[in-house]
This record gives sequence, structure tokens and C-alpha cells, in this order.
Amino acid sequence: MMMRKKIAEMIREACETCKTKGIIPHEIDIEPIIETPREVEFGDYSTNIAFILAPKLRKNPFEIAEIIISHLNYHDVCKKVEFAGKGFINFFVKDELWRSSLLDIYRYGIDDFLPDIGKGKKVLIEFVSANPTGPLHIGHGRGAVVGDVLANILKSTGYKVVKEYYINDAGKQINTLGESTYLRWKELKGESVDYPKDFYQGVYVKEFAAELIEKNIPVSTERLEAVKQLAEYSGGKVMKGIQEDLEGFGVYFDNYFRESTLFEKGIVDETLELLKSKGLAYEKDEALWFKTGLFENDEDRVLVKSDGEKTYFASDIAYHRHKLERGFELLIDLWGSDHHGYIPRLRASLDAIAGKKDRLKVILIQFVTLLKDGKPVGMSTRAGQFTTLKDVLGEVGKDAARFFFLMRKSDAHLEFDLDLAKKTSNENPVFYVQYANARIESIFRNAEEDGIDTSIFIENEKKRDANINVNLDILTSDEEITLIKGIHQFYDVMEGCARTFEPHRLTFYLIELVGRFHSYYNKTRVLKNEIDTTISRLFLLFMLQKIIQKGLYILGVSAPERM
RNA sequence: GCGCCCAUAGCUCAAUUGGACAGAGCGUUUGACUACGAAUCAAAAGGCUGCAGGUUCGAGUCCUGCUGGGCGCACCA
Repeated sequence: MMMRKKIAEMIREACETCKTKGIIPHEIDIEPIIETPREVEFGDYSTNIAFILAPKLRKNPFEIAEIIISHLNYHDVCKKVEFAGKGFINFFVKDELWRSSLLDIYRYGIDDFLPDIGKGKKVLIEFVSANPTGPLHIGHGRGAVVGDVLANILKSTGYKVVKEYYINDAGKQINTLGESTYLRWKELKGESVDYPKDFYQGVYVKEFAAELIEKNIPVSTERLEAVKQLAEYSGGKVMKGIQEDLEGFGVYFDNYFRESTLFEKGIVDETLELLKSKGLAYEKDEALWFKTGLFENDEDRVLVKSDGEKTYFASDIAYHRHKLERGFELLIDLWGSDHHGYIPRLRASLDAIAGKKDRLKVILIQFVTLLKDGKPVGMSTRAGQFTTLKDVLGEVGKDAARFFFLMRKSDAHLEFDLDLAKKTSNENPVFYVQYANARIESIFRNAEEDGIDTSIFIENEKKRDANINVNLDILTSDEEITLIKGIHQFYDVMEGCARTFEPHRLTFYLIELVGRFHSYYNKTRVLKNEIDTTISRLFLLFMLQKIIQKGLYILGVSAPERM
């Protein structure tokens, strides 16, 4: 069914024929790589197989290409196969096959049309995982969207995905939040306090403290007790706020995993024992060290400090071990790119514990610079106007925010132009894509006014009825074939997104696809033609809209019918 | 000092596991609404892919060195 596979099969068959004729030795494996050429004049697909075989056969690529072409049985699929360049073989697929592929996608439905890459593999994708010590900022937002959309992509391509947020509720930072709240509380009680600089400065801490007093919530007179109590109190408050922010952003987690449970269930101790028993942890200077250097080019790292405290690294090893034990075959972590130095030791630990370092895939999220009036906005936790995710969301809306975060490779620095994101003009790519959907919707509304029953497409799809009464042979113009190819390309794009874990490819694809539509729209009239022509063009737009909507759905961006 | 990432049109960025003549959008210039939504389209101009070598049939992509930027090098998280 997939065009690319058909081409690959053809090449393989031709090579097999060559093998039986003794032109190609039997021991050579044929793994044809099929590419989509950038230039239309090079056809729909091309292969470099002649280059690959050249050194093995001790012939020049030119000759090999000619031999392969002469053995290709392509007339069912291609109108033309050409030798070009220094050894490329270019395939020009028959237009009628493109047209009928549209019908294939229609019959299968988009979901089944998409490639099955994951084959049911269980993947845990952990992202955001911000400490519950303050509200989410714009950088977290980027991670949230990339993670969420990546999860959608993997789900659509055959993975079983669980989205998880790791809450660091056991460390020093959460304790500091408790201390901070405690001091603010005392402050409001009228005591004079010396508020340390390294305590949380945000206004939200004061708000929590004020609320304690307002609601008359009793605070323990014992300082340590009080700090512990307030850490929990404020931590819970912050976490609730974080969840609300994420929901406003359209990001929902399947699971929130608390670091403290690792300690409570003894998983951390168990993991440390495991490492010790394998001889991969040793004591030095009264601390316990992990032999990172045994596995990666990295220094040995401390697991238990000389004061008996376990490091964050220790619980993180336990956490990832626990992930594996929950049966996940692929662990995807999204981190801020400033944590890149942490990758080797975590990989090493997975290697040490299970010999499975390759199961870890870390995706780094580069920083975001907010631009306002063309100038960067400060990102400090002090009360700058647009520093929190919530502020940005309120400013530009969910759709624009999500889309903008996906317009860059995640490990590339992103400039987020607030003014541009707010614009409802052609400069804003979000609207460009949404507008296409609204336009198609509008065409269908007008079609109904013309008395054309467009519900037949939808009805038939539900029944998976193959006998839809559309004459696709009418779709012959370059623009129409190009559009159909664009629709077909969705498969390749999703495959690429899933293979490379790069959601931004989908964003670029949608912009490009929709561009083809706008161009077509301006050139070709859909309605008020001879009825068969109108119907077939409506069908093309129907399929196109399905792809646009599916794409937007995966991005978590709405597809409004009117704008 | 050591390590990781980045450097592409005036600006912001793409470039299909190393593929063919490096592409979009914005901005600039010029055109298209008394026919389906002009939030659109058509066309033009714009480049030694930071610099210098190397590997290869082929390099923006891989290797080495240099320049300029970001980040990391804790018994922090």
C-alpha cells in the first residue's frame, strides 16, 4: 500500500533477478534506501543503490544503475524510471496510482494509514518534572509541549505511551520551601525575621503564608515540625498550581511519581545494595561512590554523602531502575539542556543495573528567550511580567503558544516573540494552518447551500465503504497531484518524527502542506463546476482536511471551523 | 583548563539515517478581491552554509584545527 515500500520491493526484485543471472553475487544484501528528492524533476522517489553497490561490485555506479533499471519491472507503478546524475535512479509514480492511494487512505482511515513503528513497545516519557517549589516558567512550557506532542506522535505510530511527571519532593529544595514559608509566616505574625537570599523570593510564598493566617491553620510550635508541615503545605499548593497551568496548556499526565515513594518503599536502599553487591559502588572519604568511570567517560559520582544523606543521583538511579521494572522498554527523559552533563552518569547507572543503557533516550530542551517589542524579557524568578507560563498563556493563548514551541528543534535556542504570537495575520504561522481548515470548512458549508450532499464522505467513512461514488480521474492538474502527494507524505513525516523523536517536523510539514492548499485554492475553483468535478475536488479537500485536523490534533492545537 | 551544544539569505529558522542546483516564512519590490473566506495567492531580489584542512563518487551534515556564542564540570537538585 505504501508507495515507498512498493518502490523498495521493485528494486529488491530487480536485484534478485540480477543475482540469479549472476550479475550480483548472492552474498550481497540488498537494502535499498528510498529517498524523496528535493527537486520535482528528479521524480517522486529516488534510490542511491547504485552508489552502494559500486564498491562491492567493483563497477562504476553508472553501469550498475543501468543494469538495475533494465531489470526493473516498473510499469505497474511508475510511468517513468530514469537514470540521473552520477548514479541515482529516479522513479516517477503514475498519477492514477497517486489518485487511487487517496482512496486507499480513505478506506483505511488515517489512524491505520500511519506507520507502526513502535509495534506495541512500552515507552515511558518523563517530562516537565519541575520541582514543586515555584510556578512553571516559559522554559518548562516548552518541555511540556514537546513532551506532550512527542507522546501523541509515538501513540499514533504504534507505541504504548505513559506520560509521567517526577515530583522531587524529598530533597533539600522542598525543605527550603518549607523554611521559606515558615519565615514568611512568622513575618506576618509580626516577628522580625532575617529572610535569607537563597530562600524563595517569589510572592507566592507570602501568599501561602497569608492564607495560613487567614484560614487560621494551626502551625506547629516546634520549628522543625513546622517546617516539615509547611513544606508539605506549600509543596502541595505549588503542585496544584503547576497542574492547573499544565491543564490550561492542554498537557495532561498519566502519572505523577513522587520521589519520596522511592525512599518509603526502600527502593533507593535496595538499589544501592544492588550496586554494592555488584562491586560497582565503593566507600571513600566516608562517602559512597558509584563507578561511573567504568561505563562512561565520566568521573565517579557520590551516591551517599559523608553525612549519610543520599544524593539526588542515588534516588534517580532508583527511579530509572523502577521504570525498567515497571516493564518499560524505552525511557524517554526530557531535560533542560543545562543538565546535559548529567547524561553519562545516568546512562552508566542503567548499564550497571541492567545492562540497558540504550533504553534511555534523553531529549534536551534548550532555553527560551521571550521577546517583547523586539527585546528580551528577563527570565528571573522575580516578578517579571511574562516570566511564568501562565502569563504567557494568558497573553497569546494555548494554540499559538504550543505551535510556537514546536517551530524549532528542541535542542535549538528558541526566541518566542510575544507580539508575533498575538498577531492574527499572515506573519503568524498558527493562523496560516488554522485558516486553511476554516477555509475548507467554509467551502463545505457553501457546497451544502448549493445542494451538494457532502455527508456522503463522512457516512461512507464510518462504514469503511469502498464504493464511494467519486471519479478521481478528474483530478489531473499539477496542483491536484501535488496536493495528493502532500497528503500521502503525512506517513513519511510521522515516521520521521517517531524515528528521530522530533515533533517539530510535523509543524513544518503542516505549514508546507497548507501552503499547497492555499495556492490551489487561489487557482482552482472547487464549487460551481460540472458536478463530477466538484465532487471529486471536494473529496480531495475532505481528505486534506482530515490530515490537517489530525496533524493539529497531534500538536494539541485546535482546528476551528470559523475564525 | 576539560567536556557537550550551536554558527546557514537583512531577521527567525528548515534541509529526508552523507545525496543531485542549500529551501521556507518575515522584511523589501511588483502584481491579484463585482466567483467558493485577501488571516490568501503570483512573481522578483537576496548565499563562498563562521574560517582552514581532511575522509568520500558526493559534505550544511562525518573527522581535525581555529574563531565567535551558549551550557556544564559539587559529598546541589
